[in-house]
Order: sequence, then structure tokens, then C-alpha cells
Amino acid sequence: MVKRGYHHGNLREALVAGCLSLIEKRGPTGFTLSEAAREAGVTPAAVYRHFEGREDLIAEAAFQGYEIFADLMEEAYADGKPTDLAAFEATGRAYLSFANAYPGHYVAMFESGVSIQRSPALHAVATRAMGALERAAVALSEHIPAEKRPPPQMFAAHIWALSHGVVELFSRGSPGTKSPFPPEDLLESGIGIYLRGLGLVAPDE
Amino acid sequence: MVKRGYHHGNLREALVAGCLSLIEKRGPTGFTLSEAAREAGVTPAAVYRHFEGREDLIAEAAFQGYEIFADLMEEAYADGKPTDLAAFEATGRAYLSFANAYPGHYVAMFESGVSIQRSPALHAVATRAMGALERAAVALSEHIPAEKRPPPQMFAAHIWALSHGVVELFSRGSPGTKSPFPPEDLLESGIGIYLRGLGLVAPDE
DNA sequence: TGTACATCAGTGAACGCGCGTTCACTGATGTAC
DNA sequence: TGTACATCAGTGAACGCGCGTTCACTGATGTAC
Repeated sequence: MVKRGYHHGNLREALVAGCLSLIEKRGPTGFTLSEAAREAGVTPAAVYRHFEGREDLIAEAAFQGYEIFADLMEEAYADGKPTDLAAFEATGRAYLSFANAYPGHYVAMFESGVSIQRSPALHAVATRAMGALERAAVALSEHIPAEKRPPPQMFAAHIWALSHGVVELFSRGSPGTKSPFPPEDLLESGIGIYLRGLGLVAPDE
Repeated sequence: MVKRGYHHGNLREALVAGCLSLIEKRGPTGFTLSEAAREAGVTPAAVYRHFEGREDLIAEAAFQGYEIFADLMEEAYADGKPTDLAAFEATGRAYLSFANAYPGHYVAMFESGVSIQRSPALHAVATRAMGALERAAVALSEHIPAEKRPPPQMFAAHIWALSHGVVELFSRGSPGTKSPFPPEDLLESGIGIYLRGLGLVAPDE
């Protein structure tokens, strides 16, 4: 920690970090520009040296989240290694583990109300993240006989929705949350059954 | 509309209605006790004749939502008529159509941060709603050979998660939302593939 | 039917609060010569 | 190496705002006799 007297050193990142931890603790509502500043040991006015305002700070947090997320997704996909099937499953799991490992980023991205259209850069990185999942779906779909092959974007959407639902309902302490099963198992088994339904996994095992 | 002078007539319900429409328009964050009062043509202080405060108002809105939801789910389940399979599918669809038809309630229930444990009444009605889905899952599970039968709560959780994910990601104008498919189709096809994976639907059709 | 009175459901003024944002400022840092 | 100066990154006071909540109050309604 090289925080020194008058000049902070790296206020920009400190503010993002504060934003993330507040958002994680209290939800996107509970985040306050003033409080993030306070947490960084700085006057609220100082924030305006680095961001246009409250919204802009959250958007930056979301942006950084998407970058991490995109990296993780691409790493999970790994160009379809070892098999298209395994790679596809891995992207689904990557979604959940991202949500677990970066809860603040996750909330900033998906629950803060920040539009993906807010800036071209944000849009680009979000597209990159989803691109990995879509590529996985396309590769996988080629294992299905062409005449009974649903559009690959549909797989991607199904898996995305299932993962998001598991995260929102069972992985975070929101509503009733007497999670009957660990979220990992729930997602794993859900994806398994789903892939069987597509005829991509043997019905016996 | 029998709203008369000094006495409102039915302020309690008018406040709930105002709360719902605000929540629907602006999200759970954008809801203000004062504004709900204003919308009902009444002083903020008047709210305290009927509710303990802001939180309490939202909780009432959520409660009413759960009641509608529970009714819809039970109706969709219809004691397993005409078949266990059809009834199960119908409860999944009911989730989505509830979210469409009652967006304000939906947000109050699932995104406002109101805990289901807030009051016994709230907890009871939420349990009733989920009960329909669970009963549908139990009935359905009996069509699967006992030795390869996963726990029925797991189906219920999968379908719930998928439905919730579809709603959050593709049915409401939140993040990127260039929904590639209509949400109804997405959910329908997702459930279809899933049930095939369970061996409950013939793999050909 | 009329009157007295209790109860109920609102008012409106006031409070303290923390927010986001602006502004002129100043202390610290970096650079040219 | 030393000095002058531009630039940068903070301060702190101030602003107007709308919020949730409280309080003593008052107008409207319902009821007993």
C-alpha cells in the first residue's frame, strides 16, 4: 500500500475497488459515490478527477468485470479442447465460478442496471465474453444431425439462462434461499440432463 | 374510482398500486415512499396510517404478488391434469407468463431484496407457490425408473432456474437484450430438451 | 330524526440526513533551462 | 544542482435536493341514545 499524504497514488483503482466491495455487500442500490470516496480515504469531490460521476464509476467496474469474465470464458472454451462437449460444459461452469469469485463485478455487470450500450468499449468486451459461449455452441451443434439441429444460439441462450438462474436463485443469499443443493451440483446436473436431451450424451451414463 | 376529498376511500390499495407501477417503471431502487404517496394524491405522512414504512409497503406488494403467483401455479398444475408431463410443462410456462403479466409484482418479489422470512404470512404464501412446482416434479419423477431417478426437488430447481434466467436475461429490457428468440420459445424449447434428457419425451419428436 | 361525541384518516410543517455536484483553492509533483 | 513555473490531484466549503419520519392538528365519518 503506497498511499501517501496529499496525493493518493492510485485513486482510480482504489475507487473501483471500493465500489465493488460496497456493491457486493449492499447490492447496486447500496452503493454511494460519497461512501466509495470515504472508503478510499478521499473527499467525494476527488472522484470527479477520475470519473464523470456515480454511473461512470459503476460502468468502469462492470467493464473490468466483463474483461475478467471474457478471459475466463475463453480460457474455459480453450478452442474446443479436449472435446467440443467438454469445452461447452466448461463454459457453463465458468459462468458460475465467475459469479462466485467476483460477486461485486457480477452485480455491477448484471444487476446494476448499467446498459451494455453505454460505451462501445463496454459493448465490445461483453460481446467477446458471449462470443466464447456461442463458439462453443456452434462447434457442439455440428455433432447433431443437421436436420434435427436447433440453432446454436439457442443452446447458448439456454445455458446462459440456466446458469444465471442458478446464480440468482441459489448462489446468493437473496430471497428464500434454502438452496436444496449446492449450486455447482445443480448447474452441473442441469447441463448434463440438457445435453442428454440434445442427444449429445449417451442416455445410459 | 370513488376517491373523495379528505378521505381517500381505499388508500391502502392505491399505495400498493403506486408502489407496483413505480417499481415496474424504475426498478426496486427507483421506488420512493414519497412518490408513491404523491401518485395516490396524498401526503407522505398518510402512508404511516397503513404501513410501517417504505419496506413494509414493498413487502405488501410482494405478498400480493406471491398470492397471485401461487394461484397461477396451482391452476397450471391442475392436479396433474391432463398428464403429469403436460402439467409440469405448464407450471414452467406459468412462471414466465406471470412475470410478463405482473412485472411490478415480479420485481417486488424477486429483485427488491425483500426477504421471504420477513413475516410468516409471506413465507407461507411463497411456500405454497413453490409447492405446486414441487408436486408437479414429484408426480413426474415417478415416470422415471426408480434406480435412475434424480430427486424431484432437483427438477423443480432446474426449471425454476431456467425460467428465472430467461425472464431476467431475455424478457426484460435490462442489459444487452438483443434477445435472439422470443422468451416463450426459448423457455418452451429449453424445457423440451431438458425433459427429453430425463427420458420423459420420445427422442424423435 | 337530531345531537354529542369518539374514532378514524388525513394534513402540513418541521426535522435531520446524506446525497451528488460545483467551485475556487492549494499542496505536491514533474520539467525546462 | 537549483530555480521557476506549469500541471496535476487533491481539499473543503457550499449548494440545493428529496428523502423518510415525527408530530400536533383537523376534517370527515360512524355510532349511541
